[in-house]
Amino acid sequence: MHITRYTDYSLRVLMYLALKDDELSTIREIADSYGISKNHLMKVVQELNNKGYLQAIRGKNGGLRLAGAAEAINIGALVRDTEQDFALVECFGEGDGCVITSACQLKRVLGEALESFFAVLDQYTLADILPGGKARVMTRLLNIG
Amino acid sequence: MHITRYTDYSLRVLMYLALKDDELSTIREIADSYGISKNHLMKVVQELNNKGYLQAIRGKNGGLRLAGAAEAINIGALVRDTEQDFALVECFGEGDGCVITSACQLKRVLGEALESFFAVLDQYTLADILPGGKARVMTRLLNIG
DNA sequence: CTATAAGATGTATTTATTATATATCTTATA
DNA sequence: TATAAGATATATAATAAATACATCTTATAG
Repeated sequence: MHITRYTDYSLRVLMYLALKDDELSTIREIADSYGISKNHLMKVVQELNNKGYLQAIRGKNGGLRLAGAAEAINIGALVRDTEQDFALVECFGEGDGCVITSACQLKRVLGEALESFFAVLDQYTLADILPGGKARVMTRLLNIG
Repeated sequence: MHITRYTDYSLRVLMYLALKDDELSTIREIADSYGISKNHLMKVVQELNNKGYLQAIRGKNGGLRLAGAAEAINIGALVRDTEQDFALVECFGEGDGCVITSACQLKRVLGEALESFFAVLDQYTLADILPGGKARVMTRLLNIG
């Protein structure tokens, strides 16, 4: 049971930008800070841009910044938005071949559990995972000026 | 976000055996009923046997049956037991390379969400996902005697 | 007005994980 | 003692995810 790195990186980018406040950051800078693939991060950033989580400013002296306040970005919504596939077992998706699907209650039960998972995430915003006292520590860990 | 087929098949095997009551079923028969890989199912069955969920009887006229009552098999416990890896994001596992792990609260939040996921599954037993009225339908779908 | 630094996009490759297949061994019973 | 069942180990295939590469677009500094 995993969440893709795609979603993980989405969260990390937004955390980074939240710590930088209004200052612009480049993709290269963020990739270097975390030591992860710049190319992969580009696609993550583009999706976050398309979905309105951040602003991407092209051209020389361009860069990225959060589109709004960290308090306005809900973790549950973000994870639902970036993670693509919540088909926990075969019968959730298309092309289900399980012969008992029509009578089996497993899907309903797992669906309920998944809702409960998100209900917890829905209680937190980006600001909550960067709590006050810890923000300074994270800023240092990322070498953000 | 997925649960492996390994876990899915574990659940299906136990459902099958629950529907057959005390009668023995063979791996071949279960694999054929669901139209899935017999070889893969063998490993699933062996783990279920090792963990005490079912009894495997070797030799001619052997087969499988539930070790206890369907009411005694908790879905949450079963999923925890068969699904191997709950490292939702990188920082849950070993070899975590994320530089902000020590200050970041994401792991705690995702951990809480995962607990909530299982808290729901913990409320159900194998018997609950084969409810009375539906059991007959499932028996027909599986072509069980 | 042009060189450069930034993001945007599409495709290809690599890697990791999951699923399946094959082969051989063990056990029990007719 | 032949056969039908599960047990075990290894190998291969399929799928999904992550990363790399190449090229295009945009904006600003000089």
